[in-house]
This record gives sequence, structure tokens and C-alpha cells, in this order.
Amino acid sequence: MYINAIDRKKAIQSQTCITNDIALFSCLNGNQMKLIELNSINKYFKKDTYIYREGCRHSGVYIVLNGIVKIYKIGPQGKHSILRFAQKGDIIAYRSLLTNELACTTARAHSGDVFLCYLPQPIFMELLQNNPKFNQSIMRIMCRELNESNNMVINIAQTNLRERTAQVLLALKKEFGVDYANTLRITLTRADMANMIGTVTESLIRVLAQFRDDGLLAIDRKRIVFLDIPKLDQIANMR
Amino acid sequence: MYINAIDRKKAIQSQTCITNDIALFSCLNGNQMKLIELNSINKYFKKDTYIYREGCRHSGVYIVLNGIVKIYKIGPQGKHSILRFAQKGDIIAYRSLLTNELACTTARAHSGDVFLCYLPQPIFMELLQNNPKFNQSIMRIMCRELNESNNMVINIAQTNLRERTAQVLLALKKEFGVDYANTLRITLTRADMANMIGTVTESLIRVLAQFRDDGLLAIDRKRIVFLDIPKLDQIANMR
DNA sequence: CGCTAATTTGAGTGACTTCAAGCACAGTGG
DNA sequence: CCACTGTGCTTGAAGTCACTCAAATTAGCG
Repeated sequence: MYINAIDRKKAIQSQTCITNDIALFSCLNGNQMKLIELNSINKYFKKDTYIYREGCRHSGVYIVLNGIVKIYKIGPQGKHSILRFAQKGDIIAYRSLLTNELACTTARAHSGDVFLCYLPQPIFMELLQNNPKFNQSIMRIMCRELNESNNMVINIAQTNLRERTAQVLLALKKEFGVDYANTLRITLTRADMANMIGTVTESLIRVLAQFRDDGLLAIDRKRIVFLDIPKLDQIANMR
Repeated sequence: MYINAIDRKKAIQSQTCITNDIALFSCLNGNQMKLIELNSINKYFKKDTYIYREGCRHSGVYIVLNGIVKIYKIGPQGKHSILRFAQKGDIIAYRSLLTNELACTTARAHSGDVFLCYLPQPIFMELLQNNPKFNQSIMRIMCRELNESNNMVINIAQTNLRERTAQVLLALKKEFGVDYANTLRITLTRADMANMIGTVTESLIRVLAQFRDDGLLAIDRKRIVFLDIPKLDQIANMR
């Protein structure tokens, strides 16, 4: 496969192992830091490329250093359900590793310039077993994920499209923030957004148009600007 | 509150701490066994009584010794979504304990004669920190739960009622088994079953009636007999 | 090279269909 | 006798299909 100059540059950049400013690494001692320095591999992924696919076997975990990773499952008729977006500091692929199962999700670079730190299984296990703080952190991450997944279940089961749309907008705002003009910082296609809340593109578009007409949002293609957050909150949380 | 003779008897039975034949306890050493013997409390719950409610603060975890515990969340309009049924050997209430949050689910005795072993937080933490095998077991349990929750998301989001009904029947069969005559071992109201798959009682009843008419099930009130499992499998897994 | 032309991709709309929820009510058995 | 099961009917929310339009990407070509 051909690698051009820019990609090569990025690949070289990725060789520097950034273990500071990642919360998960803050509890490591000197030896453990060194262990990671020596045994981890930083990897670069172009936008939309696969990091791993459903059904493959993992030999380690990834920690997101930069960019946004989309994690989703593919349903019986090929429809995608987005489970979460992982960003800086998040760990991915740990579940199948711990249970020694095949990957049950697919991960893809959602943004450009995705840099991941790959930790081989033995290193990950070493940290898990010999660093109680690290162990605790992983447990807390799992708990949070479990909780979010449970909430997703009751949301899809019990709320209508309008509510879920308001919810996902606010959740994205909370997770990825807005700029000075209240514009959502993450860009998503309508299809992605629909796949986050268990609906189809057209239906989501209709609800967004409704929100626009009601003065809750301003929409210019992928730019989504929040105009009336209290009202969105109200739609998201009650009926 | 009045306690009759039978209940008292059951309460007394519950004083015996059964730490053997629970998989989670198999990795404990003598000291840890003793720690549990001295510090755990076995509790008895009558059918339909609350074990804990959404919003309360936990001070320990429970391990199911006998009976079936229903774990659910209550949605915005008071509708229940059943997340799982816990049975012998399963651990409940650990999530909120690990994250130090309020309970985000409600647990109730679904069957009669529910006996739980209550482990106070310090004991649980002690085991978690000082017994790697125990730690690993808990992690695996969390992974399994997370996986199941994720699957639930895509099921509710992407499959129709007919498929979900077939799926839940097979899942219940797998988890609770059938007797000599292929009758499902767990008894559920139609409302409970509906709440497992994000639908309402009437809709579920109609699908069950359809399965009955198609010769896949025999239904006599709460007795559900499997007649054509391959066909159910087919309905559950494809379209 | 640069500048259109052509193609692809995503956003958006309208018409139609359908699945399942909602409501009302009848039966039944523990 | 009341909670639970079951049925008929109606309605509506959301999915499906078919299409347009705009923007972005790629291809073609002087």
C-alpha cells in the first residue's frame, strides 16, 4: 500500500509515546511508565478507516490519544447502531480482551488524525493486576459504560423520536462541547446521528427540521447551533 | 409488621451462611471465607418485595443464594424496563457501589423464597483488592453484563416485535431452562415479558397468540411450552 | 497543471404504508 | 372478586420508497 509524504509524517509523529495528560496513565509509577514506553505502539488512523471489526480477535487494548473513534454494532440487516464515541483518554477494545472473546463491536476513525496507543494484552494485564489504582479506574470506566448502555435501553424502549433527538443533541453538546457561537463541536452525518438513537435518516431529519422551525436550533448542513437549550432540556426530560 | 411462623422459619434458615456452591466464592481462601462468615448477613425476601429502589444509596452488595431477583429501571412515565433477572450465584448492586453513586435500578424478589447474602462495602472492597481471582471474576461479570446490555440496545433498536418475542423466549429458555415437557421453568406475567423487550402487554399477547396459532408454542396461561424451537430460532435470528 | 464535467454523497421533502400503541371491554381463574 | 389474560378496533408515529437538490469529490481533458 502506498504511503504519501503527509501520512508518513503523521506516522512518525505517532512514534512519540504520550503517556502524560492521559488520566488513565496518571496512576502509573516509573517502572510502569517505562513498561508502556517500551511496549506500547502508537498508531495513526485516517478518517473512516477501521481500527477493528466485529468478529476479530484482539491482542491488546487501545487508548485514544487524539481524534474521535466511533464504536458501533451491525444489526441483522446491516444497519449500524452507534454505541458510543471514544475520545482522548478513553480506552477501547478492553471488553473482549478481558473475556477472551471475539470483538463484538466495530471501531472506526470518525474524525481525521486519530492517534491510538496500543497496549498489548500482557502489559494491560500486568497493570490491571499490579496497580490497584489502574484496576479501579478500569472498573469505574466499565461501570460508567454499563450505566450508559442501560440508559440507552430504556431510552430507545420508552421515549419517542422527538425526545431522543433532543437527548442526543444535549449529550453531544455535553461530550464534545460547543464553540463561541454555540455550534456543536462534533460533526456527524444525519445517518450517524440517526444510528445513535435507533431511527432512520429521514425521520431524524424531520425532527431536526421541526426543532429548527420551533427556533430551538439553527441548522446549516452539518453545523448545528443551539438556540434554546432550556426548551431542548424540557423536551428531552419529560412529556 | 407481623411475621408468621413460616416466615420466621425461613428467616432462621437464612442465618446459615452458604458460601460453598457459589461460583464467586470458590476462589476465597480460609481467612476470606471466615471474613464473609463473620461479616455477611443473609437476608430473606418475600415475593414482590423490594430489595432496593432506584435512588437509594447502597452500603454493600448482594449475592443471590436462592430465588430470582428482577432488576429494572423506571422510565419517565412510570413504565418498567426489565434489564435482567438475577439468580443463584449472581451479584447485584455492585455498580453503584463501585462508582459511589445512587442506585440507578430497582431490585425486587420476583420469585418466592429469595435469599441473598449481603456483603458490606468494606468486605467487598477488601476481596476486590486482595484477591486477584475475585477481582477477575467481578470484571468478567461486568463485561458480560455490558455485552448483554449492548445487545439489548441493538435488539430494541433494530428488530421488530415478533423477532424480539422469539428472542426473549429463547433467552429465558437458555437462562432458566425447561422441564421434561419443554415447559419454561420461569413464570412471568405478560406485563413482565413485555417489559423485557420494550413493548406493552397487549402487543406481546398478540405475538404469543400468533406463535401459538403457528404451532410454535402451546400456551396455557403462564405455562409456555416450546413446540418448534428451530422455527423460533429462525424468527429470532433473521428476517 | 488548472479548469470544467461528471459522478458521488449527503440533506431534505412528499406520499404512502405499516407496525405497534392505545383504548375499551370481555373472559377467567387463583 | 380482582388481577391478569385476551380480543377488536382505531389511530398515529415512524419507517419505506422515490425523488430533488446542493455540495463535495473525482475524472477528464485541453
